[in-house]
Order: sequence, then C-alpha cells, then structure tokens
Amino acid sequence: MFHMHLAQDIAYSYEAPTCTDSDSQSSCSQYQEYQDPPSPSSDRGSREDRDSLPLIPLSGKRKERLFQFLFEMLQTPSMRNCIWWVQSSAGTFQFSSQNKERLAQLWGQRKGNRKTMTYQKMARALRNYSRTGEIQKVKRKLTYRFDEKTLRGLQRDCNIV
DNA sequence: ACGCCAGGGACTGGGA
DNA sequence: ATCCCAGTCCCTGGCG
Repeated sequence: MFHMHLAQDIAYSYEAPTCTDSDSQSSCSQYQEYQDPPSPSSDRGSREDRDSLPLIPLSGKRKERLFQFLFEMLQTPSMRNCIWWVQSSAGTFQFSSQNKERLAQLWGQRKGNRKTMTYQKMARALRNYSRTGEIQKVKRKLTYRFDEKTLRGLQRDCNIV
C-alpha cells in the first residue's frame, strides 16, 4: 500500500500549508509547550529500532485502523491539501480546516460505511485514541500527535526507517 | 451572538 | 457471549 521513504522529515518539517487552507493555524502565538523543538532533526538517528512492535498480531487481515489510515495519508503527496506533518519527527500532524471533510469522507469510503464520514465523527474516534494512547491532541487547532511508539510502529510497517 | 473546534457520554454494529 | 474499535448521535463548553 504505502512504501514511500521518508523524505518528509526534511522536506517539510514545519508548517507547510503553502497550498490552500487559510486558517489551520489561525492565530500564531499561543503554542509553546508542546514539544516541538528539542532535537530538531536528530530524531531517528539513535536507536528506536526494536522497542515498538506491531501493535497487532496481523492475524489474517485485520481491518485498517484510523491512525494507520491517517499515517498513510500523511505519506501521500496528493493529500497534502487535507493533512500534513507539522513536525514529522515529533509525530505531529494537522488537518486542513478547508479539506478535512474530504479526508474524512475518504476514511468513510475506505471503511465502506453506509453514511458519509465527517470530520466531527472522525475526530470522535481520534479522541478515543487519547485514552488508549495512540494519538494525543495537542493544543493547536486541528493538530494531533502520534505517540512515539505508535509512530515507530507505523514507520516500521511501511519500511520507513 | 455565532460558528468552529474539542471533549465526552451513550448506544450500535462488526469482527475477533 | 464478550471485548475492542469505530461509527453515530448528541450535548456542553471554550474561543475568536
């Protein structure tokens, strides 16, 4: 499905809404305490190889999970107008407030849902991840962050790293 | 005031 | 049957 290499790390590490999207970052000040800075581009340099493992036994064909879908979309250049990395090394990504519904619809289609998936409903599923830890919400509009383990597992799953 | 975004309770449904 | 995860519905609240 997805075998891109990571080039996004340096490609567009920070803000990238060059395309469309007006808001997505509305204001600009109030974001400080979310880990952004520490080690700029030295994230994957060290070891992170064997700790995280496939969160799922891959028994047969498990249905794709939302966070996997999102990760996949984040590796898809054509989706950059819907979702992008804020800082891929930290696992933070953001939805486009203009195109988030389009992305949600894709998710709904992927799942073969009856009704149309909406951002609101998808976000509800995303909120459930804060409980289980795969993804956390960061205090920035439409921005979330993959847990490091989840991120590594994801990267592993698609040959990245 | 209003719309957008976020949080979460509660129930439903499919798959394992 | 039971659990997990996601989908659906819906209400509340913060903020610009």
